[in-house]
Amino acid sequence: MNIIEINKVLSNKVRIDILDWLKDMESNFPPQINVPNFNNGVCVCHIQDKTGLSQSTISHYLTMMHKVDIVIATRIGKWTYYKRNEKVIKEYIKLLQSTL
Amino acid sequence: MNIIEINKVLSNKVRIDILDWLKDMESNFPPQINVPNFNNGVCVCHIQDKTGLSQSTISHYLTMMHKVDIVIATRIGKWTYYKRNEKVIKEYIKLLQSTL
DNA sequence: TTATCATATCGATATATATCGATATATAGC
DNA sequence: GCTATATATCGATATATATCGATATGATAA
Repeated sequence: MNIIEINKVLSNKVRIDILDWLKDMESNFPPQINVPNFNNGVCVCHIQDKTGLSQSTISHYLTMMHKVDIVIATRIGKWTYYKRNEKVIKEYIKLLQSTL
Repeated sequence: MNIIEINKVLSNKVRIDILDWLKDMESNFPPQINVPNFNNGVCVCHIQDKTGLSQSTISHYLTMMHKVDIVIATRIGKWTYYKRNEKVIKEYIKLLQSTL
């Protein structure tokens, strides 16, 4: 848990937006899969579509976000699904509160 | 109040440290002035001494911090004193909480 | 096993940030 | 008006970040 590194990742509008969209995947993204109770998040391509940035850029963003642990990545078949890591996000806010 | 810009400013250890030191100026800095109830903060040179970075760098850091309003600057004579802007810092944390 | 698709990584380039020393500005004291 | 002092700004250079297209990797399907 490194505040500086997380702040760097959160110094970009698109990355903040992605985190926000992932709060409500059903309304922000097309349905992922015909599996009930699928709970692994959203695939890279859907996130890419929504931002309009290149595939490599979005993949890079999501890798950054994963490195500081604010998202959880799950590979299923050829897809990688990303969802919020609520635990770490909460911890980050708490740490920020006590640090600032 | 721009989260992205504040996050950029807070993506640096020294700037986070400065904000932390300013929580307790009496113990972190030499006495400022022989005026009782002096409440305008700490001058640039004392902050510079503590960091060991160049005067221009620290002045630049404090200017950045002032631009996003997390510190208050007061010019008295040839000195500029900086202190925390508690109101904005609180607002920032609140906004972050509701955004993330 | 080959072709296809989703994602990750690479390499390049443009832009931003970090940091310094030098210079400018503003104030105070002589 | 000069001089000294504190701070801000400027200009330069090094490093980091943003972003893309191209390529590599890994999985599925034909």
